[in-house]
Amino acid sequence: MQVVPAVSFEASRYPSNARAARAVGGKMNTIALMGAPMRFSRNAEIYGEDEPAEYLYQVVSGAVRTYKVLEDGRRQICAFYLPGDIFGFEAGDSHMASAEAIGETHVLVVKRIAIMSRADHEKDLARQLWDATAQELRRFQEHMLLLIKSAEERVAGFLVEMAHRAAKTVSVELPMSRQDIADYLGLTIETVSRTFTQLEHSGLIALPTSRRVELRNYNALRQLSA
Amino acid sequence: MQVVPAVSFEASRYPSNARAARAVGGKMNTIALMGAPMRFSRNAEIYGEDEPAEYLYQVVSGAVRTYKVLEDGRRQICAFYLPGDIFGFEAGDSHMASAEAIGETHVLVVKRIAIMSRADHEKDLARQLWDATAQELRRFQEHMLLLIKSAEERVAGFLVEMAHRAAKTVSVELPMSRQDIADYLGLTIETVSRTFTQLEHSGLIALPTSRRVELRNYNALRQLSA
DNA sequence: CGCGTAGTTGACACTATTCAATGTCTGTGG
DNA sequence: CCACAGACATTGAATAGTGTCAACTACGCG
Repeated sequence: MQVVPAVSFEASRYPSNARAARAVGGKMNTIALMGAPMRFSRNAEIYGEDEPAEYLYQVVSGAVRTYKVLEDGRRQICAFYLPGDIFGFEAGDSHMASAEAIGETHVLVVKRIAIMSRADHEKDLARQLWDATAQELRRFQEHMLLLIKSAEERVAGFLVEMAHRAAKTVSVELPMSRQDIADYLGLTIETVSRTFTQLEHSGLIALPTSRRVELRNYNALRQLSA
Repeated sequence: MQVVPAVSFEASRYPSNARAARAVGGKMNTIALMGAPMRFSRNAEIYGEDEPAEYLYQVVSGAVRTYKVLEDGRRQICAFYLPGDIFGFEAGDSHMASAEAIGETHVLVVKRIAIMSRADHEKDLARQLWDATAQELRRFQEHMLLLIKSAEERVAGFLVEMAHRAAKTVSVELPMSRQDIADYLGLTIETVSRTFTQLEHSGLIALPTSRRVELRNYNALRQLSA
């Protein structure tokens, strides 16, 4: 990311940011309140791997993917971030992965150093940062568990995860492409596609469009993802 | 873990612990200095998944595995911890995985709550905890990248990782069984075994015993793990 | 010496990948 | 409104890589 937002973390005083914070899944939290709004268009890079982690982000709308590219060109998507999620917050001081907006995406941005120094004397904030890190670790671990399963289990697990995070159990709108899903699950795009249709034929899901998934049997999906 | 060590974190005053800390790879660090020594025998449980994370551990000698068991019985090893490594330090307040001693293992134990509260006013210590967490996140991410590769790449990557962590480039003594390696890499024991002999036949490694691996061509191994 | 555990090897089955073709959606310009 | 291009997604057939099951070997320990 090259452009630095003009609004500093003191922007918490402005009502516009408070509104934006409240817009994020209805959850109020300190990090959001301090953020400056920023916009990224489809496939725009938010930050690159190994860049110093200057900012911390919270998704307001849209979606973000973080990824690593291996020497042979394969891409592994490390995580998807949906509205309300905080990302770019590394325990170290440089980014472990690159981040891109999946579609048109609005985020709140805040200087990491400001948060960190404030956390030194604000116990709540420090707690929030640890929670975010714990969440990140749990997700990584869940993701690791996904990668050792069969294609069907991975896709089912992915759908359950997405439904859970969107707090839905009937239908989900996937913001990401099949290629993104494939790179997240460590499968090929063909296998992902085949597995979707397989799940559809067995009546567990319906696919009105390729991005919209109706969960016809949430419990069976959960069980399938083992 | 059922048994609580008699020695509390104030044990830092006792020279015996300071000696133990220094014994850990020659590195001095605050966490180690505060630890009470404790011993676990082969396959002994150190803590279980979802147990409250009361203690924090540092390996002095031996090795530890953390793992999760899926409903169908498959076991995924999340991490191996070698002498000097800190484990059991969860960002949340319960353990994300179970931990077992792989062989006869000596650790230093300290109450997590003591460390955490001390970290509130000791900046160095807080920094150390963040560093440990960052390390953990990096390892998880590396592990994730391993899991999307071919069997040969995974095993090569595993050997390079072990060599690196033991600070060796010629030969490594693996403390864990083939089954442990298989569960770490998301492969079967047979595939791991076959891959070892394959690497031996292609001259990249030698296997004087099944646990001792001589790296005959470290750079080729690195390259192979892509 | 014999037993049990850990590790290796072989034959075969099965799952996911590869390569190629076809189908679908969306936005643009006629 | 329709036709078209380009990106995205689905489907099929052949292949490669792991898993599975079973037999066999090597090692450590009573």
